Amino acid sequence: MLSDVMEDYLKAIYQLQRETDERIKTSAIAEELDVTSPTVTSMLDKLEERGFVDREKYRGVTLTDEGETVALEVVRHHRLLEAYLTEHLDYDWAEVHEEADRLEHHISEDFEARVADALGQPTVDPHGSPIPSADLEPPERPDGKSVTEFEEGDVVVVEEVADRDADVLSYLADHGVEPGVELEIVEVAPFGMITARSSEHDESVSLPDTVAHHVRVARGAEIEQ
Amino acid sequence: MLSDVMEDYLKAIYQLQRETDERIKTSAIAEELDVTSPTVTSMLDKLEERGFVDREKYRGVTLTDEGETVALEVVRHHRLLEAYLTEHLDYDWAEVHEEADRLEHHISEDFEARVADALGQPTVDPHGSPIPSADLEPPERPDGKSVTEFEEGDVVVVEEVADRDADVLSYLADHGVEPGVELEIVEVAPFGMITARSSEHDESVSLPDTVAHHVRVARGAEIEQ
DNA sequence: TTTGAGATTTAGGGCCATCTAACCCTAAAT
DNA sequence: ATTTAGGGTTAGATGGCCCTAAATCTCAAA
Repeated sequence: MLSDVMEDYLKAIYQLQRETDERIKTSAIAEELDVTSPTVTSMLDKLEERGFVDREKYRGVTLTDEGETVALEVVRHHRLLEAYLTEHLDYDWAEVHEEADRLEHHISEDFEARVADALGQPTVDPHGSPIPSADLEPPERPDGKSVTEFEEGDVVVVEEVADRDADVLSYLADHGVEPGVELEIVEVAPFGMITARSSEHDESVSLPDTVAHHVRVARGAEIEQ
Repeated sequence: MLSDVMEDYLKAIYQLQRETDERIKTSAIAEELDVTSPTVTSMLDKLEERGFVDREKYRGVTLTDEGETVALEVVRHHRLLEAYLTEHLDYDWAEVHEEADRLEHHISEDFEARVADALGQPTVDPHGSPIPSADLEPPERPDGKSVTEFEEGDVVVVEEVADRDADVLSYLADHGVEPGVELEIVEVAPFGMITARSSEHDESVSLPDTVAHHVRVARGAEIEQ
């Protein structure tokens, strides 16, 4: 009824929408999915015709409610799988993303339900990202902010580390940047790189802005303004 | 590198080859995969070109060694998944086939290995079918025979119930026809239907020949000739 | 030995998701 | 108000997998 690829586009648009508040541009989707922009344009035609996106030519798209529901379903599958793989199949935090990406389109509702049961209906995946509920109601925005919005001296608690790519996640995991960990921001370099110290590991990590952008944190307890 | 669909064709050819000893005909593959024969012909062209099948035009195909290796990999995935789903996700014997069919093409080698570990390197799936080993060496033919080759009065032990379709499997499970169960053949009707009594359930089952053909059994202990 | 029923292949077309090349629109800078 | 750089869309092609219709082959029966 709805191809894997279409699901991928809807999921990509959903995730880009979580970050910007603006209409999502063709080029952003193209980059996210690693295809060319004409390919995106023609897919947007189809998605619009099917009622999954609202479109203004030359000005990008937003998801309709139906589009968002589909995206939430895919995201739910993805995050449940990530949680299941780490909890029951001994996968490492950093490795689960690709496996989940391949499986998310191919599991039944029954499988989804059984996995959720086995995990006790979790609400957060191993990267700290919220798992959409089974009714697929749009969750509200998490109130964490990107670590890039803080300054030298701030103490923050990691809430979520977006699951983009295994190498980056491995690096972060190796240096103790995981959901729940407290970080003190040591330096913000002029070109955007952030250096932080983890309270647990007595070591500091440097995060180029592209990486830092995907680390969401809440203000920590120690330095309350 | 090799599409899901190609894998499906190789798996289908493999499974048909287990049953016949002869070259596999276009029409048999078409029926197995529910596509038309011209579709099969053109896929066979591609598979031949890629070296996965030996072909004689108008006379069917056989798998090459490489083709068989691919098929064994897919079958291994399928049967490991079936075993995992029944053991760890509470699936019923009869339900696992379709789920495994969708997932078998989308799991990594890593996933395969972890599932095999979690199950303790099983050699048989829940339907009694052998799971190809990780090295993908062709297993020898099982020596069980189809229940259709026995006669009234024979006592047999079920070894394998092919996992074709959920409804049939449910019926069999409901009537106690499962791997390991002993059956006494009560009647062989002239049109091929077999009626048997399970020692455990004190009940008899009737199996039309199309169903019976997929129940493999070994001669039982009680009436030794 | 011929023939014809039934199976197989060839021919030609469609849909999907992708690409490159060429054209067009938008918005910011002058 | 004009220009222009950059991104978006259109046009046209490709490869994968499927189809129907037509041509061709095989094999067993007459």
